[in-house]
Amino acid sequence: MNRQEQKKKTRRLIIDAAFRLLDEKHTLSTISLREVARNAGIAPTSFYRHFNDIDELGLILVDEAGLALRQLMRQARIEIASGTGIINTSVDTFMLFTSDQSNVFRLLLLEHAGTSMAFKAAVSREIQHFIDELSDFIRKGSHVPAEFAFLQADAMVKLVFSAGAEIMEADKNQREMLANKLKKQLLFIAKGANSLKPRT
Amino acid sequence: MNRQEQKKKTRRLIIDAAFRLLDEKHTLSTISLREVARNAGIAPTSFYRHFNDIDELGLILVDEAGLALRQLMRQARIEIASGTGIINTSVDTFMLFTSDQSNVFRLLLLEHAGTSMAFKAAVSREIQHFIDELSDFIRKGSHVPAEFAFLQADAMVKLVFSAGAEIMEADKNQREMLANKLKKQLLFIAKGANSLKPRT
DNA sequence: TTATTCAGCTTACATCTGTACGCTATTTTG
DNA sequence: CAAAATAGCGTACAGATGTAAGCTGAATAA
Repeated sequence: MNRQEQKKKTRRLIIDAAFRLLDEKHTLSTISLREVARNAGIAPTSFYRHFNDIDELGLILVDEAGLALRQLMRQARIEIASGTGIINTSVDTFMLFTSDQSNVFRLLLLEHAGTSMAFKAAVSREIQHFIDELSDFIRKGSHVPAEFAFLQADAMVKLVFSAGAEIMEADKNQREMLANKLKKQLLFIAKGANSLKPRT
Repeated sequence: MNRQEQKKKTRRLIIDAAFRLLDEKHTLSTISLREVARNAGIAPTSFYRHFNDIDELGLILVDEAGLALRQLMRQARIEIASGTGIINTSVDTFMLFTSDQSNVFRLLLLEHAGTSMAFKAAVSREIQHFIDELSDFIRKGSHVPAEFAFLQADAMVKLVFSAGAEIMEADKNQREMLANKLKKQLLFIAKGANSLKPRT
């Protein structure tokens, strides 16, 4: 095997090990270099052949998590185009993400509120992408001013993430209730924004 | 001085020291018993004369933080009664709390998303109190069904907390912009809820 | 082929953590 | 008053952490 290939492979091992460690009890800040190395099957000091810091690894994890979310929401937009309501489809897609990739979503939640400025900023960027894309979608669909669509999208995304946090520790029945609650609340925002929108 | 009095006093010293340690870089889970003891001016082992765990201290901090917030919101309700709009007053009051007692609010934010189930549950209880009280207020003001008022209050509180998180790391100008954004978004919800409310 | 690079290893060290153990001095109880 | 209780202290230990130093063996370059 190539030397470069081998290095890429080990790098993957480390990243995957880190994701594996991010369960209910561990944050990016609480997993240790040694723990990651142990889980990846390498010596602690070998870690430095791939990353300068453990923080460098953290930023990569945030990026990958955000990417996963954005890909799923693109998928949601396709389904929206095929006829289902924007709110129902978005919420259902999001629900899928939170249960299907709970460790990945938890990472975003944790670091968004966490103590590392760098991680917080990275997650905020990902959420901002999320808001921007929804904002675009709203503007194209209902021809409101950009700033107005943004207000609406921003509120909606904040609510969705807030619900996502609750969903993480709910059982299946509660999840359905939470999803329904969220859909109604998003409808409030859509209705309210519509009734307050400036004349075009 | 009494022995009981002395103990109460030292207990206060410990709690205050812990609050002092909860700055931008420290969580309930990352402050150590030794650190708290050092800051309170006692020996590490003396800590156990007052608390079994450091988690026991954590729960007390969450309680005190929630109490501070609830007291402030009661004050807000008084001002609302004196004529100002509910949204503006609530938001302004909340802004005051986030800047005036930023360490206390940060504690709520951090532990709400944190990794300790016990702390998360404690903060969720506090937020639920917050929602319940706002829900009551809405129901009394506009005579909508309880479940409907709850949906509205829940969405509003979630948005407020979400904005609170953003506010924590904004300068004064940005804070004003964030407050204005939040007020508009809350208006969306109020309007939307109103236009969707069941016939009475 | 020979020389160089470099991924990964082992060993080592200083630092921090929680907490067990036993002592002292003061308050409280009888 | 004497005896018991207890807040607080100092010492000590086992474990975990990040990371520095130097070695090995295989892949690459010459």
